[in-house]
Amino acid sequence: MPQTASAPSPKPPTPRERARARTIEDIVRLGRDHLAVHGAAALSLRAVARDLGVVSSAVYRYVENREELLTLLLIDAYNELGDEVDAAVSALPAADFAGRFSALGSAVRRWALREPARYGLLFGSPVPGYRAPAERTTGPGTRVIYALMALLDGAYRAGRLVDPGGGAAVVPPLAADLARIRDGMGLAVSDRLLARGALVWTSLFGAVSFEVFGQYGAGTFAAPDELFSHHLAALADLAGLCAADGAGERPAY
Amino acid sequence: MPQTASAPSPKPPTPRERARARTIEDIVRLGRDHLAVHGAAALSLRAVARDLGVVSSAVYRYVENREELLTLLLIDAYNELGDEVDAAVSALPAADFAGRFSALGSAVRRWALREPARYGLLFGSPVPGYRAPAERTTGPGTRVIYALMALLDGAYRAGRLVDPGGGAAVVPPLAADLARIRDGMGLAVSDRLLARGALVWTSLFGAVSFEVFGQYGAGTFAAPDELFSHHLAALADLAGLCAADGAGERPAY
DNA sequence: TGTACATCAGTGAACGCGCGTTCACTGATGTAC
DNA sequence: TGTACATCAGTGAACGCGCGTTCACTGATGTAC
Repeated sequence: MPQTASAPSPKPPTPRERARARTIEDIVRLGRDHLAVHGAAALSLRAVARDLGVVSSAVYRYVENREELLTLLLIDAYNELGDEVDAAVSALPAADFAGRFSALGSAVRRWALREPARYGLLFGSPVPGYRAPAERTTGPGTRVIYALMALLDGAYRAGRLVDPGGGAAVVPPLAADLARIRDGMGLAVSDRLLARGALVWTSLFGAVSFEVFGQYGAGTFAAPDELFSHHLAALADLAGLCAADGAGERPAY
Repeated sequence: MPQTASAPSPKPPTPRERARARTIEDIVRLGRDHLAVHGAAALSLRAVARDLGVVSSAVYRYVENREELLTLLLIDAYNELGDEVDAAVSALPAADFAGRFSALGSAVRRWALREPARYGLLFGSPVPGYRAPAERTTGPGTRVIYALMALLDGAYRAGRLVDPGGGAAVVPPLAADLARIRDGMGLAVSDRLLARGALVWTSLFGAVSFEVFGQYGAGTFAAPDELFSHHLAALADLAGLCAADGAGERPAY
């Protein structure tokens, strides 16, 4: 979890500071476990305190309240997902756009299947009564879509993202939204391809959510890996990514 | 909510039976409201009893326990969604496949935006500690996918669903799953088109979930209707539906 | 190096709250003869 | 039509539980002179 510190203290941390940091890490880790078993809505400071071997009021030394712990867990999960996606993508040559796309999708799915409760916290129904503080969570929360867009934009600039045709024209109000996004992210892709990218993004998470949340009936798909692989290939097509061109095999998850 | 009763009692219901049925309806309705405000994890029999104006133990006359109420709410929500989708689809001529597809997607989205908490119960993170009884929920729970598949299969039989090419071949383990599904649902569509249909299904719910659960950053899309409309057109393409052919305009949501 | 003080981690009791579920009960509504 | 009985709806008290959060406190760890 490389957390780019804002570095306000040039001095090395004192033993006390290090102990404190470790305890906060422990709290987040225990909260993670608790989340996995009982779900976000049932996340309880008292339970975390119990697991930490400490009286319930003690955790208030480290965490302002329950909301704060939820926020920490949210950021932690977003960053772990972001790190794994980044690692998977950059393990392939920059020019292998199709391979990188597949790696991105597979990394999301792999993390989601390994961490279903944390995935649910990020992409499932909102936790009742909790609103994530945008100023702290949007950064980590946008890492995957940034990675995807960077990938597609790179392919576009390399002439390897072609409008597949079909679909509908982009109407003006939508074009305005897309222009704002393109400027904000410094992209070059066309409106139509940008819209396709957004659809591919939501579709990827739709496929993952159905699998993780058990929306496919039990036993409907005995070969979920192959299903997802097939979906990824179709989504690459939908995005406009040109098919494999010798730059590397797509790793089937 | 036309609930095809299993009709074991030929006699008309006694006043007592009618009062009882009305009370159960009230309980489900109040549970629905409670769900909307506090989320599924916080659904409470005591709260429902309070709203019903009755002492907490009284609801146990009507509902075995909390799980049972959740199941009732699940079935109720699935059926309302299914009814609205069926109504929207059958409002258009059977031969207007593209129009019906668009109507189906728009109906799902409309219901989800109107009933975010119930949508979350059906398609969000699973409620911790609760497992839906398959024998009671799979029927209502599969109405949308059945409607979608019936639509696509109808288009296929009419020669109006064409494989768009691209993507990948269907590998044997996946083909086995698809064959089972095709037989189970009495379909005719090819493997590739069936797989596309499944992707379109998950993608539709992915797009709706992102919007309902607020995954798009606040203010990212000022024109969500147009975005969804655009996505629907792209998904129709992905499914292999031939473009509009005079059979009717697509109703933009 | 030693002492006085400040900081901090953790304790334990308490506040008020809501929950699911059980149980013996009171009355009212229906049914059988 | 009238009476005796069974069924059912709803009551009220209780069980044991967990929760978030506050507060005055004890000791240990650090810091300043």
